[in-house]
This record gives sequence, structure tokens and C-alpha cells, in this order.
Amino acid sequence: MAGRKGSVLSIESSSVQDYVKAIYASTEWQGGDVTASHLAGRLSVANSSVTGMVTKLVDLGLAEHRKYGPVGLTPSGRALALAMVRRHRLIETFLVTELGYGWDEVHDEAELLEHTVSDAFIERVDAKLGRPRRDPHGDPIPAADGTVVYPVAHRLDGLDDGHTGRLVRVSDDDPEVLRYLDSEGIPLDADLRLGRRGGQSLLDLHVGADGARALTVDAVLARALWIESTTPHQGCTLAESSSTQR
Amino acid sequence: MAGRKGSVLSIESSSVQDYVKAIYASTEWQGGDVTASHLAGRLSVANSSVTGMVTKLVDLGLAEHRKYGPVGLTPSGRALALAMVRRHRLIETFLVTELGYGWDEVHDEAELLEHTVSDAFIERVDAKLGRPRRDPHGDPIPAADGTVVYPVAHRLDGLDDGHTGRLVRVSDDDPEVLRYLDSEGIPLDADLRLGRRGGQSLLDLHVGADGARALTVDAVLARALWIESTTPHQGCTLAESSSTQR
DNA sequence: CGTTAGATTTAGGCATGCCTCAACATCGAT
DNA sequence: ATCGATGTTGAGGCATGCCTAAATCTAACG
Repeated sequence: MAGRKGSVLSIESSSVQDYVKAIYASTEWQGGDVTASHLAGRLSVANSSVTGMVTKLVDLGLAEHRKYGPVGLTPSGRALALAMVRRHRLIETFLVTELGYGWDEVHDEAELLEHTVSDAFIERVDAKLGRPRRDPHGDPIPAADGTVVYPVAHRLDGLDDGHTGRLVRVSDDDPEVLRYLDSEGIPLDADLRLGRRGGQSLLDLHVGADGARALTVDAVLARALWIESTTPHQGCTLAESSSTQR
Repeated sequence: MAGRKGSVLSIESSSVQDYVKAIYASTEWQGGDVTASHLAGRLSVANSSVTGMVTKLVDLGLAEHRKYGPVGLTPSGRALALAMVRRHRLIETFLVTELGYGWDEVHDEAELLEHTVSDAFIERVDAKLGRPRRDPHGDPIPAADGTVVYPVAHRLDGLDDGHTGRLVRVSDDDPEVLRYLDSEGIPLDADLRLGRRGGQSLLDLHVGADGARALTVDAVLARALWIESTTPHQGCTLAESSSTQR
């Protein structure tokens, strides 16, 4: 009656890692709680599978959960999640920088490799890349000690007309978005200015320091782009500054 | 009564790949038959596990096997094996060339990565490395179409006194051997000359074009080194020339 | 030609990790 | 307070891949 059911899972299981990562991603970026069904959707898994796995995570000391409540991470769960995120983003950066992958192609490959590669591999990649702070999509790469520095950024759909800033992050949830930006020649760090809103969900975006080029942005795109402001703002803030984990 | 038992395994299973690779390695290098127990030893698996898996390989059209007989590969089994060997050796080469691994450190990492990485990854690595023909240990890297060019080499323990040649392959079975060669400063392609045999299993090896340095070689080492002769020879030939698969 | 040692195969199990289905608990909102 | 959405649990399954133990076969020896 000590160790629950037969739960013999370890921290090395890639399922465990995926669950922890999913909880982290849903918890720390958007803030707020993760529900079991949210996780089920994100992981493309049945609801009851989540319940079962979360029980194991709790047994492993990685997650916190009371019945019918939201799922959260313990400090060591967060540490594991950060380690996995670090792996993922370093691998993505490596694939783009060293092997010529497009930023729209790296996610799936990294998703597999992050579970396979050794710590030594990650360390060597990190060194070779010069200890990068951001991955190809602008996501911050946690340091080996768990420190993450989030850019002070705002999602495009939360900003006002006339706002100017620099594109510092593109969500890699949708490779289509990435390919679209490629086709429009808009890279990370591009200077942007918001034009007049064209309705509830459409807005104009002027590209380049001179704002010469303009394009119309739909709701999907607007939710994928994060801008670091050069004008005062209000709205959806991505994160304030830095945090340390362990 | 059609598809045997429920065997739904695919060619993607890393176990399947490991078994096929093991059969290939035992069959094509040393020549001759592979027995089930040989495979069991090589794969550190129980005997009966081999039987079960070989049945699946036969179902998949990868292996040939009659009860109580030796195990062999079908053409598509050989093609799969060569693809895996290619992956393994390209990854090893990549780790050494691009990430600064030592040649004694790459085997295990490659063993994991070869099952994970995509075809696109392999292609990009191959291109980045300039389509290498040999891995860090001197093993030939099969081309994408299954062509392999084996060096015309002889194992050191099958050569006579006074023989001269170039070190073209070191077995990576034993990382100790690799580290020893490192410590003695003997790289691949070193010029070597066999000195007087010191007994049944000991022999002297002179290193460098001038043969200035000499060391004593024991049986273990002698079986790990392959030499491309610059003098006439006889004895254990590694392979004759090239072969095409597919 | 038997016997027997060793190799090989079968049978029965275990662990992981996922699934569905169905019964039930809980929460929140009307 | 009751209904419906959301969460939990258990039973029953499936697939992979490994194990041990016992049965069976082969081959080599006297």
C-alpha cells in the first residue's frame, strides 16, 4: 500500500516527457490552468488516458492534481519541462543553422530527437551554436540551469493602430504561417507598423523601417505574431522578464 | 489463416531494424551463417526472443529461415540493413566531424539516433559532409542506392612479418581499442609495418613512413585493425571490391 | 545406432502505454 | 436544486517486445 498501483514509469519515458511539456506549455505561456481535456486535445489522446498518466506524473513527483481540478507542475516537473523545451529549441536551432532546414520543417524532427539525444549531444550543440538565447521562431531557449529570459512582447492581435515594433516571435504551431511569412519575405526581427484596422479581425501591417510594403493580416496570423514594441502599448503581454527554475 | 499470428509489425520498428542490422553484420562481414543464439548474444536478448522476432521478419519478407536452420536476409532485408548501416555511419561521421565527438564516443549515440532521424536529415547530413565514403572508423558508408565499396583490406592478425600497409579500418566493437590508438597517436590511414612476431599472438608494429616508432600488439588489437597492403599478402581478406544492392 | 549435449522452438507471462466504452462524480449555471 | 458539461474510474483490449521454463529437435560421439 505504499507505491500506489504498479506505476514503474520513469522520467525517461518519452510519454512522461511529452505530458510534462504539454502541461508546461499550456500553463506557463498562456497562464492559467490546464484541464485534463485540454491536455487530451493537445496530445491527441483519449480523456481517460490523461487521467491515468497524470496519476503517474503525480506518483513521480512531477505534477500536482486534485480530483476534478486543474493540473499543475511541481518544481521538478517544471525543471523537466524546461529541460525538454531547451532540448527541443536547441535542436530546432541546430537544424536550421547547421543543416539548412526551413523554420517550418524543424518542429516534427525536433519533437522526435529531443527524446533520443544525449545530454552530451545537447551540450555540444549548444556550444557549437554559441549558446543561443532564441530558437528560429524567436522562442527563448532555457539555459542549462533552467533560467529562461522571455522577450517583453505582445501578440499582434492585442495591439492598437499605429503601433510600431519588431517581430520577435512567431508561433510554430502552424507551419503554414511560417511558410507564408517566408513567401512574404518577413523574417524574425523585421520592423513592423500596424495600419488601420480593416474590421474586427483584419488589420494592415506595414513592413520595414520605412513601412513601404503592406499586407493584410487575418485573425490566425495576428494570433501567431509577437511584437516587441517601440511605442507605448496595452493589451496581451507575453511575459515580463526572466525567471529562474530549478 | 492468412497472415500468421497477429504480427502487425512494420519496417519502422527499431527492433526490426536492429535485428536486420545484426543479421547483416554477422552475415556479410564474416561470411557464413547466423544462428539464432549468435543473434541472441549479439543483441543481448534471450534465445526465444530471437525466434519470435525472426518469425516476424520472415512475415515481413525481410528474412529467410527454416526451422532449426540459419537465418538469412532477403533482398529487401538486405536493403533495409544497408539503409540502417548507412544511417549509422553517416551519423557517426557527423558527430565526429561537426560536433567534435571522439571516435570512441559516437557508437552509442548513433545507435539511438539512427532509428529516430528522418530520411531528410540523413540526406542533409550526407550533403553537408560532402558524401563521405568512410566513417570515422574506416567502415564504408553505403550509398543511398545501396552500393557499398569495401576497402581491399586484411586483418592485422592475418599478415606476415615485414608486411607494410596503411591502416584503413578499426573495428569499433571495443572503444578501448580506439582510445588506445588515440593515446599512441595512431590515426586512420597511418602507415604501418609489421615487425618480427613476438610469439603466437604478439607482434611488433612500426608506425609512420620511416617506421621510427614501434609498439607491441596483442591479439585483441590485432583483430581490430585492418590494413590495406603495399606488399604482397595472403590471409584474411576483408572483402574484394564493391557490391550493389537493391 | 543410440544417447545426449546444446541449440531451437513453444507456451505462458509480464510491463508499458495506449485505446474504447460505460458508469459515475463533480461543478457551475440557470 | 437540477441539468449538462467536464472529469474520473474501471473493465476489457490491443500491440510491442521481452522473459523463463519446458518441450523438442539436431548433430556429434562412442
